[in-house]
Amino acid sequence: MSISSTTSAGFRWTTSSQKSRAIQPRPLQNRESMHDFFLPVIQSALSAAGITTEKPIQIEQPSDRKFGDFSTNIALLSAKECRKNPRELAGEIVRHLQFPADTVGRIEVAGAGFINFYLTPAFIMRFAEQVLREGYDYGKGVAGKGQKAIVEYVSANPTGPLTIGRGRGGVLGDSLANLLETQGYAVTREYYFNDAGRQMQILGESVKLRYLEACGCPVDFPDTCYQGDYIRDIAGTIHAEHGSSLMDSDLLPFKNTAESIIFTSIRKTLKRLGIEHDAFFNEHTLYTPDEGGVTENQRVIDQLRAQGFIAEYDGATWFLTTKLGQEKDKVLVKSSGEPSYRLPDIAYHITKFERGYDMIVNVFGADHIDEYPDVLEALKILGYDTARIKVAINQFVTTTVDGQTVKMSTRKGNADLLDDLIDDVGADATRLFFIMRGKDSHLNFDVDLAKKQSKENPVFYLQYAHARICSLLRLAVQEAGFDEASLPEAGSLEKLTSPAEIELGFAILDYPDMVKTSLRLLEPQKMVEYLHTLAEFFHRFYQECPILKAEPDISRARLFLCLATRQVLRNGFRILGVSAPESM
RNA sequence: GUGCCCGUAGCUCAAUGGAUAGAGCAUCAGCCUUCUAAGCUGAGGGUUACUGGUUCGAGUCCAGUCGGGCGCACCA
Repeated sequence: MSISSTTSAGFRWTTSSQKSRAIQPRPLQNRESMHDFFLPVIQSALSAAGITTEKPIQIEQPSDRKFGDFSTNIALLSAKECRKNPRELAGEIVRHLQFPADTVGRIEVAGAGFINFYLTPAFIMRFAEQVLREGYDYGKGVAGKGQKAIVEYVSANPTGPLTIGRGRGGVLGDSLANLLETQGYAVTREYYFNDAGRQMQILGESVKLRYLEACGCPVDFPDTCYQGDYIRDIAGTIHAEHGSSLMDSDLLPFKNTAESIIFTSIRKTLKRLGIEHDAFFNEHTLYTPDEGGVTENQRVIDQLRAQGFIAEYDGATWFLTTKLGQEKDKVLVKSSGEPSYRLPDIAYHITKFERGYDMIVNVFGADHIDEYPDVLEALKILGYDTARIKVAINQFVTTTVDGQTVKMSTRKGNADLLDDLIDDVGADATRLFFIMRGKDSHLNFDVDLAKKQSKENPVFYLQYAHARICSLLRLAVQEAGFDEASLPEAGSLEKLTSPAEIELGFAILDYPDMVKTSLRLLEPQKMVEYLHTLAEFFHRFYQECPILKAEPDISRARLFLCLATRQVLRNGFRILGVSAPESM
């Protein structure tokens, strides 16, 4: 369970530990989180006090630190059960609490019966030392160790360049994948697409019409076709290469060329945001018969039929969701003989199970909200453990340009392109804007605001903290011969006791729990907020405490606190996919 | 009509059922001969859309009402 002492962290830091006056490994506790630090102690206190309760022991951080660094409401929760006054009960529990030495300094009963814990400064500062030992391993956990996870995101069919709206899911998915990796999961980032459907036919048509136009033929370009300029560009490319020789060709070469060009551009755009998928799953493989001549789609039908959930009527094949309490059955195979999108979707998810994923995360937009329950129902009927599937739905993005709210449509070609946005505000601001709001909130992307390279842009606040530390350390190295790779003497950070220092130390202590919470809620946004708090405490510390100008011992300790802060910022930035500039 | 999401400060948004509802931006007042002022300190700004309910405790959970978004195809 320990992430602090004998894990891989120890190996990673062996080199620097050896050449410096290494602090002795001084594990805090074998713990996964502060919750796990408090839990056993409180449990023992309860049993020592003869209190039995069904209620869960909750460890929370009070909104105001004057109510303690951590607190528990167990006395409030269990008072009724125990038929005792909550405060009295709390007092009994407190009398039996036994924490390890020099961890919890003060315990008090407050309010209606809260038990508040105050950590000792030394305990808090030991986390900063831990950060320095562990580096990028600080905040990692083992919940996913030995497990495989797949995160499916973006999954746009190659019908056009990525729009701003698509970016939200892309960044959300990518950050979730990063979060999963911190907890030890082996993560596959997958992109699911279909280059065979109706939309792709329309794409081929659109390109061909523009091509004919380029050849000088008058064409009537219907508004069912893709209106965007990129269609003309692609047609122009084809015309430049083939002249008018394809005028009598069918749609295929147009479709194929368009697909290839568009897919390349999509991947290029994603890469600018640091998003690179490990796997591209073509839906069409589910339509391809295996050696026995059976497709994955067919297998789904057969298996659902065996369970009594398939019927044919009106010329189509139906998934009998009415048997599950829904209002209507759902078409799986159209009367044309083609599967509807639901069928391959079910088959696709079966492959995720068959490929052995323990954790399956799907990221998609609110327009798919009605689809996934059917998929889950089907999987359940077929005996798959749908608890492994986590669905992260992000609400839509509207953009505000010149104060006007714009609704976007790829078909109409009026959508703002993700590429243009990245050109304007850079990859960091783009990523941060997408995840600085909860995924359930409708995101109002104010393009004008995002374009401003000013302090209004939240990314600068975070990055500035990092750049400031780097600048400071450059000076420390140059002028005081400070060794960035060295580690502090054990306990040397305990000299730092001012409020600003303790607050900063506490924020550092909080990081591992924040990572876990963020993943549990599938909300990278929590990390943005956390990092903002961390940066805020750092800026305050920087303002109040002279670092290079303090007396040597203190100066050195503060430099290590800076180093620890920088490391935590870096770890957090890495999850969010935001860069850590050395200077600004 | 119906399913899901949302409604919190002027604006954009936070707040695992907890204690006095918080940030940023904007507004106002201070802080740079001193480690990066893209920073810090302070002030003002709220009937958490509305009405009931659940309980020690509700912005949070439940019911209803109002308002906005997205779905509700033999499109994906």
